[in-house]
Amino acid sequence: MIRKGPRPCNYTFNVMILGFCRKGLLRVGESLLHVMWKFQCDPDVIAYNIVINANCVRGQTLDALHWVHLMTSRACKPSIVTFSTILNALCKEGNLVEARKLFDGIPDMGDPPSTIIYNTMMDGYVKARDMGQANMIYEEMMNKGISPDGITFNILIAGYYKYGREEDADRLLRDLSVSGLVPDSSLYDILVSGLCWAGRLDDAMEFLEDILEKGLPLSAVAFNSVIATCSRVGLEHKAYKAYKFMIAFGITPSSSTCSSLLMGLSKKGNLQEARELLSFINGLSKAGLVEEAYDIFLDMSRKGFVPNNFVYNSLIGGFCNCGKLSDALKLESEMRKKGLLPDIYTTNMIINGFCKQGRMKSAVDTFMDMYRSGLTPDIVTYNTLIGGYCKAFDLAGADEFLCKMHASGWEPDITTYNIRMQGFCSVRKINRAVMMLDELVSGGVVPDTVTYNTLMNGACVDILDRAMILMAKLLKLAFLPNIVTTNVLLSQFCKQGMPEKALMWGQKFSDIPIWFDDITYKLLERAYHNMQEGSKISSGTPEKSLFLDFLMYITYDYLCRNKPHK
DNA sequence: ATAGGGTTAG
Repeated sequence: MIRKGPRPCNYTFNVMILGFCRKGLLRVGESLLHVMWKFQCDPDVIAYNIVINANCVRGQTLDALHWVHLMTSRACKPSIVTFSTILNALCKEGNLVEARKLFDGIPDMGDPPSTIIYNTMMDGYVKARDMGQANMIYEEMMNKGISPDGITFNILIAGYYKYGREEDADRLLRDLSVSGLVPDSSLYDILVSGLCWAGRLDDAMEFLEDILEKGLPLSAVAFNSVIATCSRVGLEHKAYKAYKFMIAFGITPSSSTCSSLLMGLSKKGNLQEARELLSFINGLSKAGLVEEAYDIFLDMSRKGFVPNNFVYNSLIGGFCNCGKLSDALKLESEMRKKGLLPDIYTTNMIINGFCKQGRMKSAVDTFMDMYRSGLTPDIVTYNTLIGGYCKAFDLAGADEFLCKMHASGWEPDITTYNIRMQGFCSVRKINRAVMMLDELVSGGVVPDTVTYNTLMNGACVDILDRAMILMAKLLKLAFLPNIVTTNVLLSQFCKQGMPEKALMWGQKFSDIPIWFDDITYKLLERAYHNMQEGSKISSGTPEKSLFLDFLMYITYDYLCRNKPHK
């Protein structure tokens, strides 16, 4: 094999390395690279990319970086794929410092960065809410003569819209025309998508009509964004209207148009319709579809639409969420029959379905089955199971999976900590939850808005002096209020017998443009109801009431001045 | 490798 030359040798090794990495045996894959070195069969860039990708998937980005140094020292030049894999992983975990270091080092280690590399770096900054740096990357691109593509604009303009900086989005557009670049048709798609991203659905639809009236170019992308957004927020009727609009203007729907419409139906709980539509699309005729769905089906099946994992997983998730596990499982086997492989998303959703019902035995059985079907549990799998045990008040079971997670090489992430803190709060072990906050902070994990809300909710039910100490710590470490914060406090006012205060604050919040959600309205309705009943049972002391007022006040003040978190 | 599907707070 070695005598025959490097090519077949490399190929054979690469297949083996990939196989081991896919089975979660990353260390074995890595040791194969050492074997290749030993036999002077120099690994090619693909071999390195496989291990680097496997390390990134496991969240071991520093190891991935180490491999880049190893390959460089062995005269193997990293490729664009190498860099974009790690860059993307670093950005995803929010490590912009390391990402930037890598980005800056690319010209010395390999080919000069391409548009994709620039886009990835820029996207990292946008996700980290650093539009200043994102814009600098864009300018660097322009200076170096690297031409931006549709995605470049998508990332930047969508980012500006998302963070409410429309004038910057406009500035970017002006820059574009001054620079002599001809905006291509995708630009208008991006603008519509950007408005959708910013949650300005009505503006997006108005803009869409405007563009069509002016006869400017539009593709399915703009419509797909509108349809996807409508579906996501439960306006499946509007989604359908946009779809009709699209047909009327002679724009061909794509498979993602159909996926989005299906997702809308699934989310809305119209699982039966969505499922039947799916069957229709596959040529199995069934009666009882809504008229709109049938129209979509006709158009879509003419285009040869075949449902993919996304569509199936949307449906399976929908069934799991409403506790219809048997339907979810039926769909899973249907997937297999169609030649689609249930993936880690499918399985995690099913495990979560079991966990939500407290069926931990079935959840663990599904977990065990994963290995047989070649799936490696990931951090979401472990978090789901840990959460399941916490909900069942089985802290020993939670610890067991925490150990398993650790043994498989996963470090707890912020979600793991949030789940465990919620677990402790739910059994009134607030002190343990606070200890966990200290632990995560000293471990370099950054608390998020869920952390804040979880612990604040815990503090509200604790005795006052301990609650105050906890809040002081929390305000210092993670003051990140959002609409859930408001809801937590409104619900505490109700629970502690002060519905009038809930209503008073509800009134105050409606003065400012803060988005209330379904739960806010339900809570306010409950407060109103409680007040009408005039039940005088108040469990809260005047001091506690003041404490809640204080928390509500700082939340109000913060939300007045800042965009709420997620 | 640039979306869309999965875990956490009310």
